Amino acid sequence: MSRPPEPILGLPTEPTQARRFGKTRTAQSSAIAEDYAELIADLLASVGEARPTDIARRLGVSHATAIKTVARLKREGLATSRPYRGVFLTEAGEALAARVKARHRLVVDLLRAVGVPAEAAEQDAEGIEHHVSDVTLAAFEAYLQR
Amino acid sequence: MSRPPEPILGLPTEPTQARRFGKTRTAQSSAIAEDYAELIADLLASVGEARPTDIARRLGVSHATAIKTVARLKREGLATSRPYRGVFLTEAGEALAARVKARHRLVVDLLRAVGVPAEAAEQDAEGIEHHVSDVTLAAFEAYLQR
DNA sequence: CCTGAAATGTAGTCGCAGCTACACTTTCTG
DNA sequence: CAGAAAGTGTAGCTGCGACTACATTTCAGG
Repeated sequence: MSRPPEPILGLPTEPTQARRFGKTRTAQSSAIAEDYAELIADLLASVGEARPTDIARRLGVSHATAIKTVARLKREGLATSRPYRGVFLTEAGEALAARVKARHRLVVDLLRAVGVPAEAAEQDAEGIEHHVSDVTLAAFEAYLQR
Repeated sequence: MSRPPEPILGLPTEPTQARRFGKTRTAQSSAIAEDYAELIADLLASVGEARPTDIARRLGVSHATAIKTVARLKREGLATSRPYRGVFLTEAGEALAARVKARHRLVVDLLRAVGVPAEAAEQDAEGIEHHVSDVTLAAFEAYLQR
């Protein structure tokens, strides 16, 4: 966000196969927000409420970490919660969760389609999904409907 | 690494479609190490030396950040460097770079094969590659040789 | 061979995701 | 309905990646 343009040019006269890294770094925090939104939506749908402890368990972190991250989501307008009552999603949060869920499915389906075992597909999709651009997502969709 | 087992069980009596997140989080730091190793190898191969400033430019970060991260790589036995001389890779570092490079190619090829435009494929692969397990990688390879 | 620009290194700050430890509600149960 | 167990929240610490600002070293031209 705060990192300005800075062309990122390759070495001047050298024919380096410049690959643009760049994003990836700041992407991490939004990846976590996505995971939380998705999980909270899941919990709300399946259990009717999303408690910090459940979130923590499912993500494999301490409950304190879960609570702090939920606080960040609240700050960012994605979630709401009141002390000792569960966590809920704002409209923005729900929208995010829906997008993430759809993307997740698509990524898993694509992986399966190219022969990745179910177990690995589910597992890897968790990490991969956060880095799939809209263009790539569209290509996945087209491929699956070939 | 320091996070112990902690079974990560789903809710006891609830039929939640438990998806294992878990790793992902600590994975981030090794993803960065991978990027650096790969880039340093690239620079060494194409320009003959890897200077902090070049690394920083290519990654889109400040030179201070690059230097600090290189320090971490040194701590982890992946790189070496002496003040004002460039950065080099240890054997472990080279091995890592080679693995990463190969994996990157495979991911890009797979993406292209399912119809992702070249530009997007290169770009997304950068983020995706760090989350592709060996099993998935093997599946990609098999698919490409269909 | 000397000097100034460019590169390199160092210090100190911030935000965030983790953790443990402790304090405080809620809720369950005897 | 009181006490214990479970859940929730707060405080304080760490590591890491990112930054800016400042200090130092190299090295190329004059």
